[in-house]
Amino acid sequence: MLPERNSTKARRTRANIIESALSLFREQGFDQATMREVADRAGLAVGAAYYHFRTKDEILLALYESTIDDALERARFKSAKSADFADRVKDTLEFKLSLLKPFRDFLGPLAGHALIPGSALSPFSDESSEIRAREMQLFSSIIHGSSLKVASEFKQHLPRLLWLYQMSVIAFWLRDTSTGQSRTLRLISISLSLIMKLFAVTRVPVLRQANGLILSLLELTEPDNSEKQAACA
Amino acid sequence: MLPERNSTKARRTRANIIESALSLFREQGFDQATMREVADRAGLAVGAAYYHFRTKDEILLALYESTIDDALERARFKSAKSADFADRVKDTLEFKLSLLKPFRDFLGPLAGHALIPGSALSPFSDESSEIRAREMQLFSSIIHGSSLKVASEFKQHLPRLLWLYQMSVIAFWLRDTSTGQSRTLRLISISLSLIMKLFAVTRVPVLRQANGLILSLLELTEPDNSEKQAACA
DNA sequence: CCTTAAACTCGAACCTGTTCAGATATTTGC
DNA sequence: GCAAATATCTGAACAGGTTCGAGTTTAAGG
Repeated sequence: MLPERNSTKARRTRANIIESALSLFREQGFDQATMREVADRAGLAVGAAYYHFRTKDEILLALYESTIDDALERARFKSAKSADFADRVKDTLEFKLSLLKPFRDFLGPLAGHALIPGSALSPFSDESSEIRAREMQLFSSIIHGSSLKVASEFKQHLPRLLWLYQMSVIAFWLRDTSTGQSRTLRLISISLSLIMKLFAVTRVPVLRQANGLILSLLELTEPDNSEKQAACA
Repeated sequence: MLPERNSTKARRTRANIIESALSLFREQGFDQATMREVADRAGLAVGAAYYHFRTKDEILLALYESTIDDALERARFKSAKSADFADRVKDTLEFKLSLLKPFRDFLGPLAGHALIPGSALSPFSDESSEIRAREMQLFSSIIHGSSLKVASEFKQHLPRLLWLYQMSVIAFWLRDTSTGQSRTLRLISISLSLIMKLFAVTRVPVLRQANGLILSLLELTEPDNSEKQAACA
């Protein structure tokens, strides 16, 4: 891990670099902008940038984090308007997308890391666990504040599921070339209707036989229990 | 686009490069192996390698393609053993994963391109449409040779859906750290059971009301109808 | 054969992310 | 205020993917 970097100066320099990076990324895209340019615009040498950020990607991650950070609070407020689960999720997702919109053009390269197993930038990685936890927390509050009815055994998995759903929506949105990404908005509203129907179905007695399957699928995809066997040895 | 490169010599050189790359990637991993080494081992200068392949990643793609190519035929044969749809899909997926296994460690970088919108290496891109079409064709033959019963309006979407399912399985497999990726095998069998149940449900009269939703979701995610509006103008 | 254009190959040079051995600034202990 | 310790910064050097102008080989036509 990097040293503290918590002094006022370090924080200011970091902010300075992030700001320069943001404007450059906006102007030229993530790939085109070079670290030398970022450092130049911040009035620093490359080495200084690498003193505060391990990699170029990490600057992008910090950028994302600083944007999403206060956004989470606003999203929580925004979603509280209705008690209907689907409405709340819809509001939240649309709000998040509107926040991400300015970055859409250079978020693509970042998304590429999602599937690369070792990447620190993957939303599944340890490095981004903090921000992931914060996002899931938002979904938790959305669930608990709503009037959602779903088979009780699924409750504990819902935040992660919702987060996964959000990631899929974002992945679709990044590749959505329709004007204003209107297609994504339709995707959200249709898929949410379906999800609600699915939730309803899990409570129908005749169909509950499938719940066991769903549950084992959920447990199978849980990230942290891969060492359970190792611990027994 | 690159020129023809279809002469005997070009084909031989390409094969030569691919072979060198494969052995090097196996020995050192994709990232560690340098283009200079690949070229050296093939008895060429770097420039020659770049005459035949636009990028390092493209060599990996060619590698993947040459592996998957004859595999598709064998997979078709393999899946024909049973008439049960789920069994056929399961056999095919497991067979494909067994083929990909030797590449698993260095397939990550390739997967990374999947989500990057403009990437030529994305499995969604125009450039890889040929291999995608061939894979979907396999799924078509799996469907048509089986005793699958599903609401008729979904039939036309099944190959693409199955292909998407395959991609998800592979994405999971790439990040699956359980010994022998046993977890992925369980994922396949559980998710297939669920999918079969879902198929059954689409034919239950009371629940058919959801079919319209599903159908519009399927059409929304179709890749080629993004220009329909533009064509009207 | 010889000519010539196209296909192919070469390898030095380029570009850009990253590192590192030292400056320079800032803080801390006294 | 001062010296040691620590934090911050510098810019040259490195590494590896990629480009490119200049050769060399091959194929076709005469």
